[in-house]
Parts: sequence; structure tokens; C-alpha cells
Amino acid sequence: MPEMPEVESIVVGIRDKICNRVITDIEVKKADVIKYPTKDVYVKLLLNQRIEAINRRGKYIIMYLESGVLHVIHLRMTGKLLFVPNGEAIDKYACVIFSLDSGDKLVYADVRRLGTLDVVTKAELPQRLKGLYNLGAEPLSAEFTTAYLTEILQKNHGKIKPFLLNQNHIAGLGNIYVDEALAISKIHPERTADSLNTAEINSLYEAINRVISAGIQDGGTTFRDYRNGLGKKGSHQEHLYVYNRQGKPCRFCQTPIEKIVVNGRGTYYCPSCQQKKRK
DNA sequence: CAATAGCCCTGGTGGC
DNA sequence: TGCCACCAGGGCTATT
Repeated sequence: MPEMPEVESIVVGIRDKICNRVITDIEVKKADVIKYPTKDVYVKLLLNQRIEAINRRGKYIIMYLESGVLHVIHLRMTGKLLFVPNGEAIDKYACVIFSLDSGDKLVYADVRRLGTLDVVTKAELPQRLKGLYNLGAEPLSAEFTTAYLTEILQKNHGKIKPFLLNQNHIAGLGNIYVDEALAISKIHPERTADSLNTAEINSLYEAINRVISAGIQDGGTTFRDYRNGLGKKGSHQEHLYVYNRQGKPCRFCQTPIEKIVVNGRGTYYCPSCQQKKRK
């Protein structure tokens, strides 16, 4: 799915077009993406509401309605949130179509329907959306410091890759940007989190901020499904160091990139730059 | 607790 | 061309 840079690109792209618009109609074509409350209550809570703001936290999209309820969207693997100008074609995998008072539409589309739509009050959020409530620090934020990273790394005895994918540690990293950050900081994905020395932690910290920043600059990474809120592809796939590059030369040392499986996730790394044991 | 396997879904791809 | 196993950018839940 979209990781943090992709979700950021979506939110920034559609913000001006949907803020202060009123939702005048809601067509639910695939109700199973609505997780809470029931479909009918979900529709009732959003219908005729004005959208006051839209923000991102980690990989979550949060729409603020004038009644005070929050519409929380998570795209998971193949979800898309698309702004569709009046009269233009709607994605064939549309699940929920929101008509706006401008005549335009906001469409949630999702081939695999693993994504989720929830409407909650602020009071309900901690219980209903634990993943959102328990998110760790955002890369590039003031809260995300080397001290923060050091502290959480030292408490963790598992492998560094699943550690970085855990949203409770750092919010927004996914499979692509984790592999990229580890490649740039030259850390093997199966090293244990608490085995990193100070230089490696500093290097990893810089690499995380760098790959996320570059991803945002490039408008995200598109292999197949990802599109921003206006239907455009990202370009970061052209600048990847290891992800989806097995057999191709490492950009640092020309050694062929290898693909392995770490905790069930496809993982790309340079066997020369990213040694399991330090020399 | 922390770590890991299973599961939710569908469709594109590559091997035979 | 057809069939089929496998894989996919995520994260929740149950189990150990």
C-alpha cells in the first residue's frame, strides 16, 4: 500500500478541493470496507456534513467533519482516495462515492478491499482505532530524534526490519522505505534492533528522514497500484537503492541486490554493503 | 510482554 | 492459450 509519502501526497493533493465542501450524497458500492459503525449509521453521520479539514498521521487519513466526528481512512495495500472532477469517469473498483456540493466526487476505491473506513468521535478513537492512537513518532518531526530512536531500539530484541515496520515505534514506514533506509545506512535487515551501535543508530536515523523526505519530494513510489488523490503516479521508484532491484547492481558497490524473506515480507538488500556481522 | 503465524481480499505475473 | 501457484506497498488478532 501507500506508505507515509504516498498518503501525504494524496492528502496534500486533494485538501484544497474538498475542504469546506458539503457531502451531498453517499453511494456505498462495497459495504465491507466500512468497519465502524454500521453502514447506515456511517452514512447518516457523514451525509450533509461540511468537511472542515483533512490531515495525515502515519498512514492514516483523517477527515474532520463540522459535527466534530472524524472520518478515518486507511488504504492498506490497494486503497485509493481519488478526487474526481464533475463528469469524469469513476474508478471501476469504487467502494464508496461521496458527492460534493461542488458537483465533484471523492471516491474510495480498493481492488482488494483490505482498506478501512471508520467514523468515530474523539472519545471513541482510542478504543476503536488503537493503531492510530498508539502510533509512534513521525519521521521528520520534532518528536523523532536520535535519542527517541536509541531508546526504543534498546528495548527491542527482535530483528530490525520488523521493528521498523511496527507503527507503534515509528509512524509511516512500510516495506519499501524500510528496505531503503536499511540499505542507505548499510544495516542488514536481520540484525537485532538492540545490536546497533551509536554510529549505526545515527546513520539509520538520517536514512529514515532522508528516504521519507525524498519519497514525498517525488510524490511517492508507484509500482502498479499507487496513484495520488488526483490519479497521478509517483516517481520515487526511479530512485530506489534496493527495493524491487534483485539481481541489479548495488548503487554503492555494484554487487547484485538479493531478495530474501524476513518475517514473511519480501526484503531486498545488498549482501556486500549490509553485512550481518560487523567487520 | 514480545515475537510470530494466520488472516483479510483480489488480480497480475510468470512458469509449465 | 490455459491453468495455477505465488506474490503484493499493511496491520489486526490470536497464539506461543
